[in-house]
Amino acid sequence: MRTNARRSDESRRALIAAARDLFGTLGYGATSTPAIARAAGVSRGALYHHFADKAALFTAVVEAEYRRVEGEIEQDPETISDTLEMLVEGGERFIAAMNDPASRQILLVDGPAVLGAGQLLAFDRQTTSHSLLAGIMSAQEAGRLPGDIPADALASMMSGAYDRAVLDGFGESDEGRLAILHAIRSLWFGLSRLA
Amino acid sequence: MRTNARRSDESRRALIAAARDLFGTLGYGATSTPAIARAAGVSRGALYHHFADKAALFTAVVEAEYRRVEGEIEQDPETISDTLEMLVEGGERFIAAMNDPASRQILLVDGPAVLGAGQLLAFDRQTTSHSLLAGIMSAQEAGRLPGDIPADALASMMSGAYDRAVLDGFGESDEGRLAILHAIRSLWFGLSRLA
DNA sequence: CAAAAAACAAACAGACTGTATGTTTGTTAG
DNA sequence: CTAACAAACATACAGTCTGTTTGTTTTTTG
Repeated sequence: MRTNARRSDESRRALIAAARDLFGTLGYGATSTPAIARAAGVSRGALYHHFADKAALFTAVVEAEYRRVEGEIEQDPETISDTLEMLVEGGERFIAAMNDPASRQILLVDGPAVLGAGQLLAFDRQTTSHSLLAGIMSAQEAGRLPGDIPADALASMMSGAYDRAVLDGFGESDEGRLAILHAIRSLWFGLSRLA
Repeated sequence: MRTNARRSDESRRALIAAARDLFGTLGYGATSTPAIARAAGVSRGALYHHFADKAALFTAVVEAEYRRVEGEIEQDPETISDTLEMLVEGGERFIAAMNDPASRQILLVDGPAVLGAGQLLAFDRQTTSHSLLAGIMSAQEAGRLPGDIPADALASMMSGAYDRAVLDGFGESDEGRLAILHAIRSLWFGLSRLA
């Protein structure tokens, strides 16, 4: 017995999974909707029944990927009390969560190009960037970061810094991760010296 | 009398100029080669005579744009002696040079997606990122930045931070620029406190 | 169980990319 | 100066892709 809702859900999942795989390895431009439908085991008609266009399917993939990264970062709630250490820890976890070429391709490379900066920013504000901004404001309240630095500007810059670090491949090797962690600690603790 | 070299050069320039305009406003994906050829006043045959494919033309545009930005940053050689102030000044100039939607679209949005991260990194290493890395190493030599921070990792992160700042629109308004400048100064001077 | 709706499949139209072929314009060797 | 050549361009074409339209099957509902 195949209920309609179930049938629909299965197709959507199969499409998103297949699309994530292809988008992640080939990139958005080099991935065709026939290839996605084939990989998902459905027809192109089904794809366009569930998603308005190729970009809408990509948006769904990005959304799922954002949730995955967020979940991986917020695993087993940290017991750290120091707001500054929480920022460092958050950065470290972000680097770890992005240790996947497909993730990087989808969220950091094609994401900004396919969705506008605005669209992507909306997701970002709900997930990773939101945590970062909240963390900065907490640290400012606690007097661990200078209160006169505009929190949104700092959050934007640090988020971009993390993105570039993983894009440049520093998250792939042990020494790379060590280097990045060192830089992250230095940036946050340096700022705290100005508080 | 139209020499061959001149004819060729004119067509290339017209194509690159038209492409820069269209790529910058519509984005890479939404810009077609017929539209570029039309805007340049040549045929599509000429386009494919001068460039291997659409991506190659885009590469030429990126290259020219990188040179433009670099030139704007390195205008009237600064007379600053302090290595740390030079880093701050460099960041400020980068933000100013990127105050152009077309530049942002080409270099920061479509660039990474169309050219691989590797290809774009090559240009970057020759221009903006190179200055940044050199500046960091100079500051480390002068004892103004902690010598134990991996310079390449820090350069990567700060470059990404600048990119994100302009992408998030902080360079467009006066208050935004002020916020970014404040954050830039804080980051660099914070680091210097650890030296 | 019949009618309606949802989920899907197939066929189609328009557009784009890259290539192959043809033509014009400039260059060079004799 | 001109015949042979090469470079620069223009046109025509083949294949593919995207999004839409039309048709079919499966589920739901009155």
